[in-house]
Amino acid sequence: MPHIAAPSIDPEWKKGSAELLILSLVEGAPRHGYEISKLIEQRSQGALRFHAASLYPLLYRLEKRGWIKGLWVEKAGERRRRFYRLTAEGAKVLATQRDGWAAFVRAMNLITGAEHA
Amino acid sequence: MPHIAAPSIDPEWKKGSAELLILSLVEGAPRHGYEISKLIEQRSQGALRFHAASLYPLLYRLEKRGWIKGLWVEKAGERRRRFYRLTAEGAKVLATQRDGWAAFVRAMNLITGAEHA
DNA sequence: CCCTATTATATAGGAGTGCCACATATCGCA
DNA sequence: TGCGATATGTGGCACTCCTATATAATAGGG
Repeated sequence: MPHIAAPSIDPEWKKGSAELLILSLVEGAPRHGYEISKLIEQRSQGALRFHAASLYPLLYRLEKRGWIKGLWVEKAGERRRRFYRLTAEGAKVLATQRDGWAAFVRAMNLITGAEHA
Repeated sequence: MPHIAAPSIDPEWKKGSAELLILSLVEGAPRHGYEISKLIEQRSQGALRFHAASLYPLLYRLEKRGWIKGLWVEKAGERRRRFYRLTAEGAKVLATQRDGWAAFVRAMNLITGAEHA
């Protein structure tokens, strides 16, 4: 069984991407930080990964901006978890960011896609 | 004629993208800094733009790493221009970065594309 | 019963990249 | 003479993510 090396993703490309990822993940259901971290890793098939030290401060920033809303949930005999859901304003921001991301990828492809002409 | 607002591209998304853009642009022909700056703007149809203060330091970094090689060209009665061409090592890095970029975009799409399932 | 892994959140300090402001210098046009 | 476009260069700042470290509860192995 041949070993195919996964293309390495430049850490700098991730700058700013966490915001869009988190907003996308809390869109469908309320989720807590650790869950978001694991979902990013799983759904990207290991290609993308954010450390806890990056995620939690970002969650506070997004909440401070009013894009997500956190709620502490404590169940007996369990560590407390903070579930975040997307706010109405967050939904608008998410739509805008999705458009912006698509535009960015298009622009990058126009230039890097090939030395056409 | 209706005015269509261009989707705004988050400044943070650009972090690290300049490297791949420059390597792509000097792939086909030797180019100088100002030309690269204009090409990025034109080929992306105005969506992407890098300031001189970002480009020149980056060109020095890329040259220092041996990925591009600069050459001063002075023509009588003209401001001197430094043309950069891609080195053999730079070509390898470019191929790697293109793969990495594609992987990154795929990963982002898997997560942000839709709250599937 | 201790040790470790996993789940779960939190913070201080540092690295890297692009931006703003500013500076220099030539050419063409009015 | 003034202005815009061409062309390169630098200091300091802002922002995001990472490393390292800390706390804390639960489950499982030895």
